[in-house]
Amino acid sequence: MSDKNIKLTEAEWNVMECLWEKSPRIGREIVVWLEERMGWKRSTTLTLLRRMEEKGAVGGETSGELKTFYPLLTREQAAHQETEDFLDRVYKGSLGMMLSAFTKKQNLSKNEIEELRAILGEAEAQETK
Amino acid sequence: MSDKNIKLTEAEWNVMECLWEKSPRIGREIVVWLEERMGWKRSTTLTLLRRMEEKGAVGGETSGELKTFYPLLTREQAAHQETEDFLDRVYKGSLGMMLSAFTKKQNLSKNEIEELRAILGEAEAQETK
DNA sequence: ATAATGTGGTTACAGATGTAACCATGGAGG
DNA sequence: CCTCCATGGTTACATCTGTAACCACATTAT
Repeated sequence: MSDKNIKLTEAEWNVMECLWEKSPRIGREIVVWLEERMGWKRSTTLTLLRRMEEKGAVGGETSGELKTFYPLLTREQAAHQETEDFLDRVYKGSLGMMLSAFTKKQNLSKNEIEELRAILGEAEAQETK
Repeated sequence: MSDKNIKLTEAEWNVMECLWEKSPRIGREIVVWLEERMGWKRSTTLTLLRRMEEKGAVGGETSGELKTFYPLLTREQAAHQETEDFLDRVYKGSLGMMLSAFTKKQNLSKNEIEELRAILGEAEAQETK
């Protein structure tokens, strides 16, 4: 509910990714999921889950035998937090500086540029002020 | 010269920031600089410098008495690396997704949007293909 | 000559992170 | 009943990070 400044580590992002894809999920499901794409051992995943539960990033519900886990922050919340930190650290908080640097490195295709324009258009439409 | 995947930590970014602002710089200068804005103790800075030298992020030149330090990567290189990691982790590598999410959270001012448009314009002009 | 300084280096240590082995418990099969 | 397996939990440990005390050496002021 509240988006406390929960900071996810690299590894934790993967766990969240799994839970965002679908949740709640039972432990085993998560273990398998992460074993397949990350090659993690069972206990690795379980440990991560525990830590994240402590952190308040995921919640756990033990109904009967099994335990299900679910995310306590949305992808949007996590991304938002991460984006702020990133922009501050690398581009002094400036989105423009970021975009500028980015386009200078990888030149975007015409389509990509159009896509970005479209997004800006929407943003403009939604202007509050 | 080469942009090996050198990953800077939060703290290290500050050291680089100092060296990017001006370099080469003698140890003391860096110490003072970081003491002022970060409140770091002398040894903290010196340790960071040593680690970064090992990492290959900064170089050191001992001419006579004093030793000067200078960055071995440009701000652009570092930012580029960081940006890639960030986009991959948080937005599956999609700049569009990033921009979209961003604008949905903080609505940009008209000026900011214009600025971004301008940047896109430049990018377009510079199209290679 | 000797103590105080300034300069850079080395060691230390707590907390975070990635990764995993090992532990405990309740059922499923024999 | 007794063993084995699935399920989740706990402990462990090497690295990495942030932060700093402490060390050694040359130069300067007394």
